[in-house]
Amino acid sequence: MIALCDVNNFYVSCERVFNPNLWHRPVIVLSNNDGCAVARSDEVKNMGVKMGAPIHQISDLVSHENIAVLSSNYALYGDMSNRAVSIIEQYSDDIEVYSIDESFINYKNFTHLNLIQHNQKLVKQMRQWIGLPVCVGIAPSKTLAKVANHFAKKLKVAGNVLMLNNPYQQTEALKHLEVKDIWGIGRALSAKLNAIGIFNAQQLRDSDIKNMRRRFGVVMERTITELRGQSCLAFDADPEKKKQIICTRSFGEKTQAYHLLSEALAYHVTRACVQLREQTSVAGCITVGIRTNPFSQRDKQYVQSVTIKVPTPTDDTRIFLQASEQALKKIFKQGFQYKKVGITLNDICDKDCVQTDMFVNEKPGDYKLMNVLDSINQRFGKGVARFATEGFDKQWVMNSNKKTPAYTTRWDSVIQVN
DNA sequence: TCTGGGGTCCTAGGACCC
DNA sequence: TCTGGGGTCCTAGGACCC
Repeated sequence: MIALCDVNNFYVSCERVFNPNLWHRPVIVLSNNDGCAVARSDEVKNMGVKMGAPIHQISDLVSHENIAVLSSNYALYGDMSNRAVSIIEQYSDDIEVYSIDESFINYKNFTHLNLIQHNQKLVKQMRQWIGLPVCVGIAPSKTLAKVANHFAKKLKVAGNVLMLNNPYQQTEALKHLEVKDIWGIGRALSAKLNAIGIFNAQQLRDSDIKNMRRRFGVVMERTITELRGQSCLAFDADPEKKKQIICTRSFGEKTQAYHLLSEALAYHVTRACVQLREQTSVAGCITVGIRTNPFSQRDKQYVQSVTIKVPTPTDDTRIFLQASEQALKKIFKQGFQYKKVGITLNDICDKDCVQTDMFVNEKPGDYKLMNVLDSINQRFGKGVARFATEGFDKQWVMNSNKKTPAYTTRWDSVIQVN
């Protein structure tokens, strides 16, 4: 059996741990730049606020219902996530951390255990130790575990644990699950499925699998197989290194100034290269993209990106800074109100299997210097030693006006009890 | 006025090889 | 009239996830 352990309304729940005033109040956590609602408490969901709703479109509701609105605080969520994982690890040594708030737990050889009780204990411990409410769904495949988790939450089952281990229960659950709520079936596919008369998960499970594969491809075939209780998605306890690294941010305010784009760009390149070195990889090319605000009716629109290959794959920030500056010069045009700049590192491979250039006698980068830079910043704090091209006043920085303190990761933000 | 930021996988089609 | 059969690699775009 496979379990899926998922924190309810994760960002909101993290905020509630540290602020009892939010316990009985509807809460929204915003996306970066304070734009959209990306986490909602149950109360807010019940008011009909959709995932990703632009906050300015619901400002009346916010004040009328006294909804608490917070900026996202990733330092806090990341740390709480690590704590949650370390608790889950006590319950099986085979877990796959699937996202910031979800982990799959492999109970392959746990036949001697009562899995429901085992996971109820997990739920309790999670609440007691770190204050997070979680639900667990258990089933023979990942996709069914997702279904079980869905109903554990929706039906508010006792102990927050639901197991779907016999065909009758599975059929009952699938019958009541819309096709769009199946893991792996998004907007486009559910529209197509509806068009051919498939509306719920039971209908999908019982459809002609060969025919479905022909029409929709192998992903659909796998989903159906999983719905039938045959596990065919790999359990990945040790995730691969990233194949691309993306760093992008919207600006707090739009700008026409080249030097602000350039500074923000340098900042993103620096962050990406740190990530690259953390996983001991090198990258072969960088894509730089800029854009105006696509939602603006009045501004002239401009979107452009360009990719630059470096001579030899590297993890040296300086090489990518040069390349990105070169790229920005190519695509920058005067007279537009820019809203966003970002980069992607691609052609990533392991550092010790770099294919060097036969004709360019050039070292792929000064690893020592970068290592020193990283260790200084690790010891004394992010950005203590940095490239001057990042600028000094960060005028482009995103809005984050309602952020709570980093309660668990900064000494001066630890809550005091007087 | 105000609308996020990451990621992965699959497929079709083009270009090429023998 | 009639023009093979087998491959690989790459890329862009689409679909999905959180």
